[in-house]
Amino acid sequence: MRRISMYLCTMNSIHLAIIEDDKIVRDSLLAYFILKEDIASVTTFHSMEAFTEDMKEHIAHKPHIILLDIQLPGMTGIDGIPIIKNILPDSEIIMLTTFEDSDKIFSALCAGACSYLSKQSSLSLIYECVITVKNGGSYMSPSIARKITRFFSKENSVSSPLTKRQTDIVHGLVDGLSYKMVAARLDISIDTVRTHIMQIYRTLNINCKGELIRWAIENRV
Amino acid sequence: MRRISMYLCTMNSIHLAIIEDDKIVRDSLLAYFILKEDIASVTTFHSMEAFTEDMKEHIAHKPHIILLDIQLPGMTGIDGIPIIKNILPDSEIIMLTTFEDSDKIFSALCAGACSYLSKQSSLSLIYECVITVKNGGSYMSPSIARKITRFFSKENSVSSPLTKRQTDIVHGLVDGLSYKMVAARLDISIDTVRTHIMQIYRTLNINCKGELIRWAIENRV
DNA sequence: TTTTAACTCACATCAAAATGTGATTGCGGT
DNA sequence: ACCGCAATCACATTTTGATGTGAGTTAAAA
Repeated sequence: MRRISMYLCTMNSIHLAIIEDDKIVRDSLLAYFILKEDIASVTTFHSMEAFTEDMKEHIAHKPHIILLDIQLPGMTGIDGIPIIKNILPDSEIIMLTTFEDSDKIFSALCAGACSYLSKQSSLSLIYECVITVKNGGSYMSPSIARKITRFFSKENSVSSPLTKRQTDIVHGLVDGLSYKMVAARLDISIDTVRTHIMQIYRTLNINCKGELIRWAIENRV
Repeated sequence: MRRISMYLCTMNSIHLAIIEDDKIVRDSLLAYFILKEDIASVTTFHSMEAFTEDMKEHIAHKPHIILLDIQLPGMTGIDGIPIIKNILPDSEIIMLTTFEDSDKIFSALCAGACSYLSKQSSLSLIYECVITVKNGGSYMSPSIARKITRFFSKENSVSSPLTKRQTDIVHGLVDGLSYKMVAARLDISIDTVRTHIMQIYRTLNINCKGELIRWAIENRV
């Protein structure tokens, strides 16, 4: 662990922590950030373990923002997020990593990271991101942001294999209705509802209402 | 509708469309973008209707990127997204609006917008966004991006009101198991499963398995 | 120590869902 | 004209789910 502080804390002084195993990257980030006026201190760690140990000792010294790598010796950065959030609930976590798999991105965001930067990013862009986060915002590298918007987009959701009427019935079930209520809503016989549902089960290869509701929600039908 | 073209198309020449009802904003965007070298043409519209009408006539002239306002006379920008995507499946849509409600953001992204900019953004930032999108990326204003990451974060999901065992049972049901199968998985009596489920229903104020599964999925329990 | 909450199990009853078999109607395409 | 598919309805059976009532155990909290 290495801590360098500029003791001329201004209004917006930021205490920064960097958890990164690559010494070259770590040192270049340190050298860059320590010269910035609104960065009050920079503390670097080579692993999650080193970070948590230091936090136990110097709990008073709370970083505002943490730059976190994913690939680390020992615990991964993603597994480290809940631990950081636990000991520092008010700190913001910026992922800084070479990984751009959707899996890792969503895992990190779900765990509580607020930004996700490619390691390709320039130092000045990383700095911009830190400032953005300090101001309550969030920044994603363009390619990362694209994966996130694609997640929301319906384009990647395959077209439903169900017919119009089958979809009507599924909507009823998702709304918590019984067969009888679905029949009433669609103004058809309960036996018709049964027939449709049997056909739906065959089409989707499932065998109970629960799985159907799950399928419908997860596929946004 | 007003179309201005620079007929010195370079490799990365971008055809831009702007759908924006405020004439001042529209014209300032037009004036700004038309001077940019890599913007081959800029076409402006005051409404979705004007846009679709023009597309019917000049279907050959396909914009690559569309800057889209939400508040428009007639059809809203959000309702317009699927229409644009329908006639121009390969165009990218950048929302440019004053609205920062989570609802509108997620509606737009779900409908297929790839970026979402605050109207507060500077012209140069909007330009940066256009270039980013042209390069296959995506950009969000910091405050927008923050709302999106907050959506993923578990922090805003309230702590489960269910006990450990109740959660085990819910997981079983979400996995599509029957009471009997849940009992087998947890190695308890089916009557115990029943008792737990009744208690869960009381706690969550629901009254059937379907609603429980939906609750579990939507609350990521 | 008493009490509370979580977890466990049993018995009983009625409603709902799953599964099967069979049939009619109407529309769009060969 | 014929075929297939979507949609409709009926009847029957078995399994599963929903609801109630009652009660024992354990571990932690008051």
